[in-house]
Amino acid sequence: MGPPSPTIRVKRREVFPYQESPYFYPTQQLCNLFSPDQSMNYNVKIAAKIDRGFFLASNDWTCYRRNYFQLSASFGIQGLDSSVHSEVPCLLERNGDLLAVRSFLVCIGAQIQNGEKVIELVQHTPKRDKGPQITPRPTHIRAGGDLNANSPGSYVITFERVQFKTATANNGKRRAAQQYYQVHVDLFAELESGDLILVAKTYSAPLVVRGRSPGHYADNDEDHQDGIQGVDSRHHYRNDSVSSMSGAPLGSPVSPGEYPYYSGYAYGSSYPYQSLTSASHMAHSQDAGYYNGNRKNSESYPGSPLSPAAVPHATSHAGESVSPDMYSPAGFVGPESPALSMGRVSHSTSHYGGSNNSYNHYSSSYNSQQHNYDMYRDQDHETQMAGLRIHSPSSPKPLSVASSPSVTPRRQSFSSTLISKSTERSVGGSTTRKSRSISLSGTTTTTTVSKRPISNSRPSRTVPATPPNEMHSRAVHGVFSKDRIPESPMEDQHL
DNA sequence: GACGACACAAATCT
DNA sequence: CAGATTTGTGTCGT
Repeated sequence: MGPPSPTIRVKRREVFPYQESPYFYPTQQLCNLFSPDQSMNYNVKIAAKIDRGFFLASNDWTCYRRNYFQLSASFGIQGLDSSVHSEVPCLLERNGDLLAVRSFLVCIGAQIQNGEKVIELVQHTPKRDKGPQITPRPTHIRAGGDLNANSPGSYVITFERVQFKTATANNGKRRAAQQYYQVHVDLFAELESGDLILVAKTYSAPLVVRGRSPGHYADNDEDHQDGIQGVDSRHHYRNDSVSSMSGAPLGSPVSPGEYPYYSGYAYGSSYPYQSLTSASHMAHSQDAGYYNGNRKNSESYPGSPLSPAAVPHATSHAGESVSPDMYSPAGFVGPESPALSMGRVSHSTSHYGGSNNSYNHYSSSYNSQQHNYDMYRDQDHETQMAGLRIHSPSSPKPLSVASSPSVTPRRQSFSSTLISKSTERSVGGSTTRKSRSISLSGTTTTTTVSKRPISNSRPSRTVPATPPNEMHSRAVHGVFSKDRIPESPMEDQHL
């Protein structure tokens, strides 16, 4: 309990961003889209990426219910140069009829892995408890976004400060089967009538959501170490799975053709995209080849300058390349979700156009009983927009391009409990300093994205990623420090 | 055990 | 570099 010795606090180590975040399965297109002249049948792809909040524990993508995570999404239409047609004119086939699509929207939701049970997601403002709580809602988006590109012509929507309303059951306990959730990103087409039709969706990897403080899982994590070669819990905690564990991890076969659609890719790339996305000054790197080019497997992400690999797929052995953890959990929610239309929307008063949107209400459930979108109706626009960021050329934001190249993790705490349990809640003031001392270096590879109050286009700070080579070498040499309290703090310090 | 609240403090941002 | 914000998470009381 003593005051943390000054020396204990290890200097933050940079995080090794080679970690990925929960991957996403290939987009499931649920209805046909055609070019206005019906000469082409469009293939839609949703790109999604979860930032911050998750780490790998026992091979499961895990997060804490109370912590924030954010999800960015964009979509593209194959064969269309979205840089030119971001406002894709197209027709949607519904019950045999071809209806004009007025616009597209994306929304995120969650559900239990093997069931339809919807898991509520909530978003907060920076005020947290003090502020309002909202539910992710469908938001307008234009085609052409590229999560990994920092191109100004990218349309990416980011749902920030998202939390699961509830935790998964049986977390970490052996007694019962671990329950999993899956986040899904849905793409809707809004018809002239105002109806929202679910056009496509993509599911994330199965996720474990812990309901209690990290300290409660400490022990478990310690021994649940899986043995993914080369990866130990520590790393998990840090949220940087050395995905280089080529090959599929533990017996989770990847169904052929069902490669996870992971969004992040290799080193650092997962970092700045968000901020940069809107960098208006950035060169126009169109995502051209993105949806067109290499995509043999139908779902690969654009190659990264850093990651050789655009090798996402199964065979990726690339020794040094980071390959996603592509185990395919048994029974993940697969493609046959009811392709339906999400009910009708009422009205059509919303105004799109801007990067902002104020959606009115729509009710319906497109997945059993998805959220009741009516709830949005009463939320004022501001509230609705809180926690949501939309990147688009129309709302360029200044960008403070990176500064120091050190990606430092936000405090690492998953272990503080171990040593600071003694704390007594300060009574009168802050007398008792919780000795949260030992904060080892990294932990959650927090994708540092801007954190101020959300505004549609707020400049984000760019966090440059750690040079890949460095990270890599570390990984290779296993120089990771433990995330948890090291037996000897020094162990972590030097270095 | 899971959750909502409240509180403190570390990490970040300005 | 300091003050202001954000956000992770320890604790309590349910």
